[in-house]
Amino acid sequence: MDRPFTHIVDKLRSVDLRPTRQRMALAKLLFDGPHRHVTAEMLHSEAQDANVKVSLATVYNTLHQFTGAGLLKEIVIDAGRSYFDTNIETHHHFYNEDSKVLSDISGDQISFEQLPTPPDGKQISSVDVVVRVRSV
Amino acid sequence: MDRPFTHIVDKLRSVDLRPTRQRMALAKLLFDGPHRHVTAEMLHSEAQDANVKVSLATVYNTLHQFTGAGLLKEIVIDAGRSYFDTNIETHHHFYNEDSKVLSDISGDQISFEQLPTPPDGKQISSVDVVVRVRSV
DNA sequence: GTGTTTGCAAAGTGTTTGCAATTTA
DNA sequence: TAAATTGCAAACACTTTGCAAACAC
Repeated sequence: MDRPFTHIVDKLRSVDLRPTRQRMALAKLLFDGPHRHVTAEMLHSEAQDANVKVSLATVYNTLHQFTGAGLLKEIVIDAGRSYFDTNIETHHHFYNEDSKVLSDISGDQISFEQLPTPPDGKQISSVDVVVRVRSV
Repeated sequence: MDRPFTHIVDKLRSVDLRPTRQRMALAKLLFDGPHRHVTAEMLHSEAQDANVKVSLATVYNTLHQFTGAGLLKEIVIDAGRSYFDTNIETHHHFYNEDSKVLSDISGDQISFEQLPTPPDGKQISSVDVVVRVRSV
């Protein structure tokens, strides 16, 4: 057998979150494997499927804690539903308006010829690009 | 005295919406004057202030009808709240994360050096850019 | 008159909160 | 055992819906 999930424990400790059973399980679902886009509902039902007992409220709390800690990035695509992205590198998104599926556009696939100067006393915190696509 | 609001009547008729009292009043609030960003609640309380009797449900219906007709563009900035923009030209947005205020970036202030090819069988329906800013 | 639109109130969706019980360090 | 975390259920904010009454043409 493997040792326990040392890398996940470390990840949580590095952002000062206690490695509780729930956070460990959610972190494993989120970070063990390829990057993904999840909603709270999606992650909650995945946890259920994996026989992890965790409440929806805790999933919400955890997603926000992870986001605050910089482990996730929240992306706004759809009014009325929050997505969280495990890919925190600079990148953008395709949003399929027909299927509601979100996919990544790597950061270097979009480049700006120019960007506007932010209003006085402000700095740019992020530049979010959503390319909405639909069937031809 | 002016003639009645012929231009608004025409605008509504041109998109096959009957110029009812409520739609006329909301259209006047939205389109008589500079471009603006509104939520349903904002528009509803403006209507109240202007002594226009209109229900919130009708404001929602109307905003969606106007959007469907191409008179408004819905912009997604904030999960859990829908904004509608009277400016339907290609343009982008600054979103002030501190004050929650939205402002326009004209279309030509952002240009893409390249844009990704959409997945097979798909076409780009829009490219939405949100530049989030916060105090330095 | 006939089909459209409106307003209300109720229901729906996704999210947050208060707080007692549990768990972690 | 002290502080952090969890789960539940209730509350919340925003939006949509069903349907009878009112309105536009």
